[in-house]
Amino acid sequence: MSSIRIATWNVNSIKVRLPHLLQWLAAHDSNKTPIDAVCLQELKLTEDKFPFAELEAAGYYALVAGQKTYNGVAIILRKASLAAIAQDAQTAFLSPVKNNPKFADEQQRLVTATVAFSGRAPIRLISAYFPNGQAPGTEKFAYKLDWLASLHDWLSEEMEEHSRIALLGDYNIAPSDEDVHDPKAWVGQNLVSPEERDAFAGLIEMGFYDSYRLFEQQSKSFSWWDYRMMAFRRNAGVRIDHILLSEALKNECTASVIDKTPRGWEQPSDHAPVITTLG
DNA sequence: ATGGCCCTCATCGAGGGA
Repeated sequence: MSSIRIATWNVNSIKVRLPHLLQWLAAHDSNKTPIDAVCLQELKLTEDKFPFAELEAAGYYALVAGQKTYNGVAIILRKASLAAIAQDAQTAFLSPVKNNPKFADEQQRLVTATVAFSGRAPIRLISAYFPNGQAPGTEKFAYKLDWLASLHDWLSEEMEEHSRIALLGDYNIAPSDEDVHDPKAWVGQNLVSPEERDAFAGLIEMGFYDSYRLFEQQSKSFSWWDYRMMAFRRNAGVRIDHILLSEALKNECTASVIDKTPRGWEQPSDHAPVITTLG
């Protein structure tokens, strides 16, 4: 059984970043480290404007929950990695779900499907764009906490149905101080507040594992850097993009890395992709 | 130094991001 790589990347506009996505996928392909699935966030367009044709031509299927201007998420699958039963864009994405059925929401922040990769038991993949929250005490922060609580409820049902489940996305939560470049300056702020970290801990308590922390990692490892203040050059970032795995998938996990390469390209997303390997 | 940058739009200033 060959290994597979599942990834998450907040592209900050798929329209602007499609060339980077294609370049990144092609680079991993030619490096013999193909990306078998990548969950995207912040598409910033409706489904009818999504570049399905360009991705299909490059060898990938897409499942999209789109929205104008804001949010929008997708799951991208490498056709060559799929089992024989997954012959087309329909059968590639089994039991698809858009958004959280338990949370009425205009904002498109979740898309889910079960995927049959070649020679491997099916995997339930969730692409998630957690609310930013703006700042503790604001209405948007209250929405974030409500959204998180409902996600927890829905996920506990999903976990009862699916033992092989992965939650990939931009969580907008830095789970601990080692995920923040300057923890003292960030105390109590958005992304690191106790309420947000409690919600993240709630996901861990329900049986998810932070795949990145299953392995020895360099200190000061981040996935987002502000466009301003030369933050990337100074490595003044935070780790807010995560791939959480259920126990069954954790037991297959052999690596997890943050790929900083595309963050250094011309006109980059402010997020770097995270890649987790299942052996 | 509480700003800076980037993306979007019944755009050219404002909201949102984190």
